[in-house]
Amino acid sequence: MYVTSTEAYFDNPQPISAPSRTLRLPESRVTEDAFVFRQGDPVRHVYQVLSGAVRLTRVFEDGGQQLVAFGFPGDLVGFPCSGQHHTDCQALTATRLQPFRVSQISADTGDRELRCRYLEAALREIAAMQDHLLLMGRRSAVEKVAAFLLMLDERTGVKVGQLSHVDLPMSRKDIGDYLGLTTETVSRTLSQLRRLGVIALDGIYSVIVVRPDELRSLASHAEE
Amino acid sequence: MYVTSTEAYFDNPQPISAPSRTLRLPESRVTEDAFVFRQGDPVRHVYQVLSGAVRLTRVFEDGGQQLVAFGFPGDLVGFPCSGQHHTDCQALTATRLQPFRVSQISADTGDRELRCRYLEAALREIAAMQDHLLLMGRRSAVEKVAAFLLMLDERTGVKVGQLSHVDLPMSRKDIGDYLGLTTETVSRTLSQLRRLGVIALDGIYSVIVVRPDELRSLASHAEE
DNA sequence: CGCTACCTTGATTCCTCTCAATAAAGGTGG
DNA sequence: CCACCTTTATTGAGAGGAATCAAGGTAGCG
Repeated sequence: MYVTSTEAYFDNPQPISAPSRTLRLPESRVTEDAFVFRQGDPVRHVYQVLSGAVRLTRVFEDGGQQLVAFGFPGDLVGFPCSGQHHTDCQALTATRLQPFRVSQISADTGDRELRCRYLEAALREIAAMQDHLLLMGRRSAVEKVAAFLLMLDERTGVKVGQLSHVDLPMSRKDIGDYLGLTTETVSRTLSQLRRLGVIALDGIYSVIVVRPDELRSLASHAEE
Repeated sequence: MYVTSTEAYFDNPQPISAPSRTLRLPESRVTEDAFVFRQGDPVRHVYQVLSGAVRLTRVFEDGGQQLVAFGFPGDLVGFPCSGQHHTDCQALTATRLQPFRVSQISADTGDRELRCRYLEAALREIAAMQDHLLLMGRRSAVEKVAAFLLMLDERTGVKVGQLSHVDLPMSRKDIGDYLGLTTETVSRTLSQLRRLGVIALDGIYSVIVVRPDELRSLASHAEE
């Protein structure tokens, strides 16, 4: 089952125009925990996430890792630098990806519109990483987790009646690595938010946002 | 006095080829503390830093700010997203900048080579921001500051005999905002490194790296 | 020369990490 | 389908590190 071309044309934020004459590669399907690419691999393709989710991590010598970004449907992942991938990309769940050849994008012979969208996607990525930096700056655990939940809600939240359901396809450790916190602190903070009645947990991997305004104010670093 | 074309053609990391037929805009000169652009401004130009240094900050409601990046000679700053600047850009010292019209870069009619270099610069920026994220992740103040000094040394350090001199064109607060620390902690950490004999301070705004290996090991989050 | 802005240093508090134990979830094989 | 095992999440107690609050010190500037 293939996706429509609109879906697979990386600029998820705004609605986009018709597809082009570009040769479409067959979509990739990866299972949970499978690597899409590894840090240091030569970049042959970039991928647009069609469904599922991936995590992009930078690993360093001492065994630690920084989770640089999550890739959700619509996101383009695998931006090259000097021809190499500089992160690992691992599937959080079963994930479908639309590959694009970088040779086709970069080359002047390539599709002009594709190239343009690629640039826009890269610029969006820069802005997104700046947002991520804001999260990591001098902010408390509550602010970080609250802001993280809000981001997830915006990206993948599903309204059920008044309430918004947010799926957490990643582990507590992943969340911690993304926010610069430990697993324990993430867990504690979620419990705290639950006790405050701001969210409810429906199983381990599903959050219900009970009071979005409250959550927003907790994320905002200002008052309480 | 105009710079050579090699200097003004944003890809500072690797040596680059000949200039193109692109119309060169006159360079901009800004004085200390002057804004090059502000968050929310429509993007007409991107700028390559020729000399001096700038700071890119994202400000938020509550008055706080996150220093997203520093711009040193060779760096391209002002990447647009949805046609807007999403940071402030302020000169740390008197700074010269080479402006490029985005209309000329983005448009298909624009210079092909320029467009290509622009994309590469954006991809490098993504990688650089990932490095910045690593700094902000769960690391101690010493690790952050040591890594910061090493980065500055690589970018702008000047060898004087065996030793490397590093200029700090920014305030302690700027360093703190960049690393997710307070001014006090930055100051204390620099003093600590000085006491350890790893660095020496030559005035407030100049650091001498006395033991680079030691500094590297302090930055590395691993042993001792 | 005094003012202002910035940096340094000190004392204390608070938050997050660390270490450790328990609990829940997921997976496997009988 | 259940018992067992492994992995992951939660919760607690305690220690450590950075933030905060507060006071001097230094440098630059009018």
